[in-house]
Amino acid sequence: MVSERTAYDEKLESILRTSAAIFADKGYHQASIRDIARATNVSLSGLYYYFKSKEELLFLIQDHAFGTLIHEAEEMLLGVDDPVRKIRLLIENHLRFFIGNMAEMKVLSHEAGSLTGDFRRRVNAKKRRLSEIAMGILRELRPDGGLDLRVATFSLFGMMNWIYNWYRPESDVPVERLAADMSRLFLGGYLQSASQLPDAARQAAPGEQHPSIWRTTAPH
Amino acid sequence: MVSERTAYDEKLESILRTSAAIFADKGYHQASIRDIARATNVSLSGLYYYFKSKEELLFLIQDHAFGTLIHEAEEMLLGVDDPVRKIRLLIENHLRFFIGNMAEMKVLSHEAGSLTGDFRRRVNAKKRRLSEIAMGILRELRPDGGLDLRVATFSLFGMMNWIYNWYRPESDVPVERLAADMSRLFLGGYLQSASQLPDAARQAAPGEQHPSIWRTTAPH
Amino acid sequence: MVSERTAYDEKLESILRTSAAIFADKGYHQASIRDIARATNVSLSGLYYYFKSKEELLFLIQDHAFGTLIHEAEEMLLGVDDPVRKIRLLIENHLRFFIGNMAEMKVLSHEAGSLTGDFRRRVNAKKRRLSEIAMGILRELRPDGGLDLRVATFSLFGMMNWIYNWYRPESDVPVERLAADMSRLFLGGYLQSASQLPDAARQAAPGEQHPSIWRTTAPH
Amino acid sequence: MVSERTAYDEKLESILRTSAAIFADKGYHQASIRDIARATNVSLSGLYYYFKSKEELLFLIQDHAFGTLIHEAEEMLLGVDDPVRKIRLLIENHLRFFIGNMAEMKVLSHEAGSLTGDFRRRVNAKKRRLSEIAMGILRELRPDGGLDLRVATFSLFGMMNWIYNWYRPESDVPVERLAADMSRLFLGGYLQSASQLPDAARQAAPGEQHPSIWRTTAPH
DNA sequence: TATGAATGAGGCTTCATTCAT
DNA sequence: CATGAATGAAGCCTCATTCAT
Repeated sequence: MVSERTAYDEKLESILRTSAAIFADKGYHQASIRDIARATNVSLSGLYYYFKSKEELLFLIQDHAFGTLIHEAEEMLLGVDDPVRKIRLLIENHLRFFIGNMAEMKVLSHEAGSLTGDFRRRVNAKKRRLSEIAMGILRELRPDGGLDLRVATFSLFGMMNWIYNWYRPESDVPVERLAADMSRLFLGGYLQSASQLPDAARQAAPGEQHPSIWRTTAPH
Repeated sequence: MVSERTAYDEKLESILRTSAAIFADKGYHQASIRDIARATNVSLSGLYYYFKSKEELLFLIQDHAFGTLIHEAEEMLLGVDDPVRKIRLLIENHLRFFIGNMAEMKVLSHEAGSLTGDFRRRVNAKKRRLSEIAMGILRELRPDGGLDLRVATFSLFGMMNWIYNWYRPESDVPVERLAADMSRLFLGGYLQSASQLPDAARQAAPGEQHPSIWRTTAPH
Repeated sequence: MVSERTAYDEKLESILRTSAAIFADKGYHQASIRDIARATNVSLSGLYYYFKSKEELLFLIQDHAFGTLIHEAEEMLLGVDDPVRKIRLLIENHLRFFIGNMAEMKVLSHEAGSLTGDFRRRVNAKKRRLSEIAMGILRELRPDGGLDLRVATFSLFGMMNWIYNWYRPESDVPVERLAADMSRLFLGGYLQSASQLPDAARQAAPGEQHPSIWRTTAPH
Repeated sequence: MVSERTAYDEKLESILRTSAAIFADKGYHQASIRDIARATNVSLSGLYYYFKSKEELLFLIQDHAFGTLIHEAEEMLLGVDDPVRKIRLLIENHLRFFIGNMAEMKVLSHEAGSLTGDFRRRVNAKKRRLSEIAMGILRELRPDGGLDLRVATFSLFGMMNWIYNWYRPESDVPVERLAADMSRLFLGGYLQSASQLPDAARQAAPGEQHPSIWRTTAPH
């Protein structure tokens, strides 16, 4: 039996989509419910039929988007064994989703801290699930653990999540190429044993050369 | 003769530092000038002796921090020839600065879009300068251009700038290690020729498997 | 079919009326929106449902009042031919309106310069229309042009518009008499040929007697 | 013995002059003490050496200007007997002063209501003195009292004081002509016996033609 | 005399949200 | 389902004024 998509559902989703675009554009806190009313052609008070508060609206967007993202990831990984292929698929999935839903992606990446209380907890749970999937694959890839696992995982997510800051679909490479490049970038480094690196890259940069200057201004 | 650091300068910088911490904590738009007044022990109106508007305050923080970051980077690269060593130093500089100034870093990374007009232009100019430095080095590293240069550059910055989302100094690896790991990660992939990659990583992921589902709304 | 007067319209007009009284009393800039909220029994924010800014409120008052004034004037002059009678009617119309709407009148006369930008332009356009009506009549009255037309026109308006500075309905002459007196005053002078004036009035006052003392600062 | 003009006096007067220009331009309440500090090149706090409050500054300007105006008027009328000539001189004096000191004039005419308490009382006293001089002359001119004396007097002042709203020295007639025209205008009407007026000007305008429309909006 | 630094009071406006209809 | 009208809270900023130096 198939779940019905009622008129209510459709309107809610249309509101979520429009709101995501607005939140992406102006930022969650800058965007006013009035902005959303205007863009959706729903009256100010009419919106509250679909969500109980602005924060819930943000939650719905994030939860919905994250849910989709994870769902797709899990489905895609089903039955794949080769960890290299797995991480490759995860990256492609992530980027494809992000670029196909740039507004939602930006809201996801940028408005993480705008949720509080239970809303935040629930989104964080999903986030953790996703990073655990990734970490699991990375562990499979190098059981010996050449690099710190958290560093590797979040470097990967950093690379990917950051794209909302620079990627422009009209002028940058297409998603396939983006995914291929990032995969090569990440896997090349991650799979490599330390001995394969050129000398200068292996040797530690001299931290002692950095004196007190590292505080923005004089430290005391 | 050295330029004097007046009491005014010192107080302004102390205000900038405190404000950066608050903006980092609550976000620029959530933070109220009252919050800053409270934290700095200056009266609400007294603050306006040091900046003309909340936005100028944000600008001063970003401009100051970016200025320092770039200045250090340029000084550090002076006289270095080996491009591998150069990029290594750039990474270490960046991360060391970010971790030494986590509040400023977060404001830099997260509040890029909160500036408008001329303020935004001026900070963007600095940002561009930094990425051009990086791009220049990456070009030196691989004149043949294995990867798209923008993808490579911003992947690197994404890795680094994202850390404010996950890095905790108490429990994560120290900066030196962080810098070493990220350098390896990036250089390993970036310097590698395509032929060195394992099979599964080289082969394109099957984009055709991703149907229309990529819109946020669909999956039920 | 007549355009409906909705509850919204009525409330807006009541707000305009009350606000005009407050602006007349304390001056536009001295009056606070809080004053208006108090006097109208509408909450501070509730007022903004009826106008977008304090300046728009002032504009609405002026525009509404000026519109009425001009409308009445034009209607009243319809079908009147004798220019003497015309100017007589214009004066009576003006004074009657002003005294019947002392608050609006004062706001009109006194807060001309408090409007800026487009608001100002639009009110000025109406103002110009009114003075052109007057000028037209004055030209008819003396095609030979005994007096400078601008001087005559604005002297007349000066006489009339100034009344908010001194006229008190309880103790001064009633409007009819006021209009009659001002009409006589103005027409007597305006229609008279120079030769009818007493000698001393015709002869120029000796300007040479006024030396440099005319700067404010000088005198003893 | 002559009263010395100390450096203090000179600076005060320069401040008054500059302030008058600013008050004339932006209005008393819009102008900030900071504006005045900027324009006078005196520090904000430095100004308070010359006046105790912004209101006192306004008072000083008005009192000084009115004092000069009346002083000149009285001196000029000394020894003049013919009332026609007297009023002629008064008008010329008034207009010449106003046009020679447009800023002060505007402050005088426009900011009458911005003074409170004793400041206001003292300026009002001067104002009354001036209108009594004028009324006295008008009484001499027509002992029979053809027109209401207050109406005549304040019509005259209205004509004259209103000029700050329209007179532009570059394009309008010169002061001498202005004074001549206004004198003719006023005296022509004021001296004339009712019987000399054209029929239509004498006959009352039909007040009954003005129905309820005279309230800006429906009255209740 | 003169000023740099500071402040309390108050101004306009916007916001998320509610409620009667 | 939907909305017009309304509101309390809060936000940013400016102002006249002061005071130690």
